[in-house]
Amino acid sequence: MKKYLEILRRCPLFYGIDDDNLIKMLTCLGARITEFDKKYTIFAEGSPARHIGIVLSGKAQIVQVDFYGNRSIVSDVKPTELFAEAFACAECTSLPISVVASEPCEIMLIECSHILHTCQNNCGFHQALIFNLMKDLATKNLRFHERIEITSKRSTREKLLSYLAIQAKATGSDCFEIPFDRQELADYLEVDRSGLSAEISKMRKEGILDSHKNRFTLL
Amino acid sequence: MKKYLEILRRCPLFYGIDDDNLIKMLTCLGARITEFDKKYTIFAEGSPARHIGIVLSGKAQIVQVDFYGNRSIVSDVKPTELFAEAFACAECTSLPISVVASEPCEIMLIECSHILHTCQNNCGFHQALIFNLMKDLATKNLRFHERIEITSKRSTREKLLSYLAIQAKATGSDCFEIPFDRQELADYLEVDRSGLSAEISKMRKEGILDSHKNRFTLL
DNA sequence: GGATTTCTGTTGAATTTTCAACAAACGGAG
DNA sequence: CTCCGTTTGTTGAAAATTCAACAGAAATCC
Repeated sequence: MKKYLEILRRCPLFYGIDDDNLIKMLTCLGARITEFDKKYTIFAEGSPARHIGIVLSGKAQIVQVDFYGNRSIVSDVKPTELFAEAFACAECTSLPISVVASEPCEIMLIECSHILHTCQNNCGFHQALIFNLMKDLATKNLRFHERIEITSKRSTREKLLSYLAIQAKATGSDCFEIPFDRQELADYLEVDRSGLSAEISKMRKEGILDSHKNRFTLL
Repeated sequence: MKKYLEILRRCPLFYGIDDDNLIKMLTCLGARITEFDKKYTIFAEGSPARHIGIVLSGKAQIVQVDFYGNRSIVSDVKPTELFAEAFACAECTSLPISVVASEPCEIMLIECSHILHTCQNNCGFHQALIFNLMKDLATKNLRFHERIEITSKRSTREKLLSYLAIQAKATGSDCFEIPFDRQELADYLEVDRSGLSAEISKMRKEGILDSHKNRFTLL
């Protein structure tokens, strides 16, 4: 576990907890670590929602696939970040989404009931963890509002501009990389990929932005 | 306050708290009640996000209005339900949404810091409230996933059908009322109102559904 | 290094949505 | 009951998105 301390320290679930306690706690919680290759499914839609995931390395995506096979990407998850915590905390019977490794990654899994319900050891960490979970869930709600702001736009161009503006603001620079390739960006913005490509070209010609691969510059 | 006990008991923030403690707690938290006429703004976008709201009677809507004045309805809030809790808990500096009374309503406002930070009286309720807030935020996250499932659909018809299917499931019946008029439903589904009306007529003719005003029946 | 697979950009046709304008239906106020 | 403002349904034209198909670029795998 020590190998991952650097990451876990920055995980929102463990804010304010010092290293010694963190290690003890992980044992008490029965945390375990699993590796996944690129494109592998970490959690499948419909499976039970008992575990909270933490990305230790690599990247993952929260994905919804509808009846006809249309994919929509709900969010991407980076190291230190949690996933599936909302479903576990709300005691969902089954997951309405899938979690997929978009890069090879190492994932820590913790059974949520171990966090929410005090253990026999009567260790005092649960209150802190619940507070941290609450903060994390509140922050995730903000992300959803951002996404709604983006996807509520009616045109491909407006969606893209909203998304890029938010990325620029988050980065603190007009030049930044996005965590999606073209198809993924289209599935996040809920638009057609070829239409998105066309729109990007058009905007480049109009001098609104520049892009090479995943790197965008707002002009 | 006693007048509202019936409602407050069923408020997710106060689950598991008995009436006597609830009354004491409300005083300690400095809860206050305000009335709003239909169409009045309860919280304005950009204003500080210090308070959690609870609907005691009437109805409210969470609304985003973009630069061009296009409205999008994020959710509706009914009696016993909370609003703006995510922004307050995440300690947002300013609200990215507005909350508007869609009917005349009575609203209880609680300063969130009073919940999150233990008071001088050292009353033991904060842990319970934080746990309840955590549950509530997790449940709200589920709602967002539902909304994404709806709005990620590309056509008006599919969006409407997804929405109606979810309502039918929630009601437990194929005949139910929705909390929106046509314009509001369009602003929730992120589609054009006239196109939505046309689609509903078409689906009625095709025998897929029936509708009078806000009451829909799936066939 | 070469072959193969994946990703990206381009295009035109088909489909849908949006927009604007109007008329009918509805509901509330006086 | 009538008037008036609001909501809903209808329509056709304009605009945008989606879809399918393809070619070039880039990345991956032996």
